[in-house]
Amino acid sequence: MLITFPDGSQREFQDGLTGLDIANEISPRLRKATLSCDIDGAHSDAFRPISGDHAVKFYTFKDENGRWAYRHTASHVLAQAVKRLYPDVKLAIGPAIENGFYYDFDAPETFTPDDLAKIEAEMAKIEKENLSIERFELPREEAIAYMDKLGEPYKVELISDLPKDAIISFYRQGDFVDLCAGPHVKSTGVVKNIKLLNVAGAYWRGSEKNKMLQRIYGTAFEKKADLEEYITALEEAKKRDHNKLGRELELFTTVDIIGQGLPILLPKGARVVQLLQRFVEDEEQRRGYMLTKTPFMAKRELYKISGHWDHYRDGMFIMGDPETFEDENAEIFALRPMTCPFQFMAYLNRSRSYRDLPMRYNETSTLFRNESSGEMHGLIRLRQFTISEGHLACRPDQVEEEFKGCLDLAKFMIDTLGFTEDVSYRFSKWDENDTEKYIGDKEGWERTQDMMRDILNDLEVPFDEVDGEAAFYGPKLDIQIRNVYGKEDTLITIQIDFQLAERFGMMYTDSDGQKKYPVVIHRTSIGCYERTLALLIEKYAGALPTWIAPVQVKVLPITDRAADASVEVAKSLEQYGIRVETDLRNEKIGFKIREAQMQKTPYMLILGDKEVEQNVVSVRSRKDGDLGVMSLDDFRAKLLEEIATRAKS
RNA sequence: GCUGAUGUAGCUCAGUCGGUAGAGCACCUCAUUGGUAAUGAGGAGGUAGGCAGUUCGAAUCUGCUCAUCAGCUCCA
Repeated sequence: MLITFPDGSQREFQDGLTGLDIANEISPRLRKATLSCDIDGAHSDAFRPISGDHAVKFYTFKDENGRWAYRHTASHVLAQAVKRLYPDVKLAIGPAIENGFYYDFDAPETFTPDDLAKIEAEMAKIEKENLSIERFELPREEAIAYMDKLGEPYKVELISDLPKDAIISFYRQGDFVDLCAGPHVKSTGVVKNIKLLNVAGAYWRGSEKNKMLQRIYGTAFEKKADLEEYITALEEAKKRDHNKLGRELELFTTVDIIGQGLPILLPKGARVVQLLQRFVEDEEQRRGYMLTKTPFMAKRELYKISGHWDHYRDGMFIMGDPETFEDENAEIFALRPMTCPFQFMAYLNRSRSYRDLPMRYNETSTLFRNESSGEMHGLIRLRQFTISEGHLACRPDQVEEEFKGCLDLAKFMIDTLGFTEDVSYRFSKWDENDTEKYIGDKEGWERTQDMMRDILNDLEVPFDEVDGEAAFYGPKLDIQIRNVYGKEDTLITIQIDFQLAERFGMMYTDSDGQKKYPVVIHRTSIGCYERTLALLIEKYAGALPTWIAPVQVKVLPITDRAADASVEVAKSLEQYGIRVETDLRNEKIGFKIREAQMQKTPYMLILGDKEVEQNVVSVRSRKDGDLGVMSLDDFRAKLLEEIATRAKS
């Protein structure tokens, strides 16, 4: 058979050799490293015989596919160990995921950390047994009967739901067989350095209507050092966790009696948010936005027009007696979950001409959303939060240009905050199989989604398309950001809305004298301030860039003799808008430096007799330590330069 | 909302078998006026998240509830 390799080279091999055999003929080292392979572009087992001419590509642990096969096999080893120790447990699914794998089990008892240790020990045994992994296929009916005999109802359900012509494959390793599409590595001995991490609940097939199963998460690496490095990195991430650091640095706190998802921004945290808001509002003003201040609540009737009453009611805080919510005559108020309908009222203030468009409204807008109790998290998911909201009304011919402007603003913010490396773009579409969740018809949705896709392609945005993530009124471009744990959240969103203008009767008179509905773009520029603060804390491990640091300079006199001079230095810097604190306490200089350092204060000015006499300041940076003495003017110039350029460290 | 874990001083955490609460840091007082990450001594501080229950007796056992964390579901 003729095998073609990725570099285009071709070589003749004896028919029936496995991928591993071929790798071996190239080099024994390649065979050793090979975990799986591609055959004509399909990810496959490297241990299966090949016949006929094919294009083959080998995957090692360096490749995503190789890691996937390795960790997927680890998940089978996990399932095998669990079945050996707890035969009554039913198996659900167990894929590889980014950085690891999991397996879902329906177990009568909950797994404890002790159980995890036992399971890990059993997995180590299975690894030592080095069981060969074999693949086999069964026709549908036999496959169902087989899994039924093994007492695996979840597997039976999975097979039953497969398309009629699907190939139903199984993988066997010793006494264990699992329904699985593969691919896997050749034997259980290949998979080393496995660590089980935690156990959590997960719904069968991801639906809250189904039974909750127990999911065991784990990870596995080819090299022990890499596993250790990964675990160390997890521990390091914990130290940067905004929920811990943000509290330690007194940026925010929470109080039981106020409630979930309602943090207190302490003076330092509030200062950072204030700085961000000023920065955003100024930048938006520069870009032609008009600031509004609209109410935090409105009558039910407003939300009926917008569709929130019908499509978002569970997410709203509605005031008064729920018994009266359907009473037409009752006056019902609800806190706003979004700003759109309020800013639309600004547009409706008078009649608009095509010459007025585009109109760009922005607002630093506090929103209220009644999130389910289990959703709240630190500063990331809240019940009350403030976003850099904005709505643009534009003519159809302006949509692309305005969308581009929104994206440019978003990118400017991301770059300025230093998040450029951490973002990805998600084109969030509706779910055409679940139209109940949305307003509007299929034709309108597809037209708008096509428009948005064209714009994204035009702007060369590298996006992923995802179904079912749209807003109820239109598709979105979500700018996703990864936190220290690699978890993604939406930071910024830009949405094209082809429906709400019509619902609210927003019009403009076009050049031909016709009344027309503008296209509305909903967008944020840095999204939610609380969330942004959280991400900043994690990104910079609490050492916020000087331009947004709550305290930029701490003046530290060595003795009381330098106290007056220190106060003078602080006053002088304050006159330039620099945020300064003075530490006049009767403490040793080492102690004051330690505290300022732990507070991540960018600069410390140390004043003793020497400095006072020579009229200089001794500068210490949190990053580089002692910078020596300089004149106050020189220090100030250097600092102001750093602030003006919004330097990222 | 669901599954699981956790909740002891402002913070980080001890606390045996159910027998009546402890340390370090922080805070306050006094002494010390010092040179780039912790000066020393003393003092004060707790209705054990909250509410019930079991018990002669509950931080410890049980139930409910509130909050926090991990994950699921949902979302900015």
